[in-house]
Amino acid sequence: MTDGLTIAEASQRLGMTSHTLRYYERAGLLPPIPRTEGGLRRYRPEDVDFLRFLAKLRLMGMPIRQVRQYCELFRQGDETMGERRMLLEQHRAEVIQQIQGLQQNLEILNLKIELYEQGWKHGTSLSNDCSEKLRNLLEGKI
Amino acid sequence: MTDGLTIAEASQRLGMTSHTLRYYERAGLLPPIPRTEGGLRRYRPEDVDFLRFLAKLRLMGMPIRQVRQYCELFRQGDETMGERRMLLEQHRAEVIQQIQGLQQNLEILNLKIELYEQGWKHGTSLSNDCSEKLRNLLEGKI
DNA sequence: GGTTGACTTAGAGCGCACTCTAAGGGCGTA
DNA sequence: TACGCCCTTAGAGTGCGCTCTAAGTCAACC
Repeated sequence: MTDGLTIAEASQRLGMTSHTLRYYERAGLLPPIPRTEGGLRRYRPEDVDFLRFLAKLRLMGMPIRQVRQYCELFRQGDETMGERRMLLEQHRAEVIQQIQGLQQNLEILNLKIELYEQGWKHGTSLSNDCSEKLRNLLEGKI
Repeated sequence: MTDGLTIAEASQRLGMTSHTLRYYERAGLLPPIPRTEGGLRRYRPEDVDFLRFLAKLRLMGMPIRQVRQYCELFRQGDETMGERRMLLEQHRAEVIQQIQGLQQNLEILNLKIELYEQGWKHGTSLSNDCSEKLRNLLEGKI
């Protein structure tokens, strides 16, 4: 049978366990995967494509329930393309925010490390340039 | 008693619940917070500073167990400054990687959204510029 | 002194995303 | 035919990081 990959082959290509592949299907994150007469899954190229994109969504922090929503829209056909686009645009905005947050906090981490490089101690050389910047950033919000 | 903030005041300033503040202390993410005679926590400015930095570490995805390790080193005094610095540098490298990963996946998301804007359907216009780029990126790794 | 409300503790519960187990089926090779 | 391996399912278990509950204490105001 050359009409698709076994679950073991697919999981290897995708870098997930077969446990996870079954879990995703059961949880509705995938369209149902076709089976052999014996009931074994056979992953077609388009299933693998879908899973590859799904994996990226997960890596970008999209929660399972939103991936499921995306999959349900996908299965409803072409009329839902606008909705799917909106869902992705919304998530894109979140990813951009996440990156910005990380970059701001990275700046704080850089300053803290610089202070450690200067052999700085809490309460010492209060008028230090770094420690003042750090204090301002930390007090900035939350 | 003006020698520190109550847990309610501290939690408000820090944007965490008092449940979380107690949990962090119990889990060893904080040096022990001084108490009144009656046993109530009073957060000093340096405790709040520590918590502010801790919050940033958490936002940067540092797991609880590493924050605990940082806190333990902090409590051991100045001889551990080198180790603390190493711990932070290690985490900085992870954050930089995380940002890079997000930026790469964001590129994929951008292409996918662009395809939706073009009213693209799976299997249509295969020689489309975007869909080819997307395919290459998705097949790139994992 | 009584009431109110915030505080204390230990420990249970929750949501997420897997991850694994148990029990059984099917198939290919010796 | 027997062995071994990969597959199937439902469902239990895990690890993380909170989040909440129960039962009781403390402090301030009326």
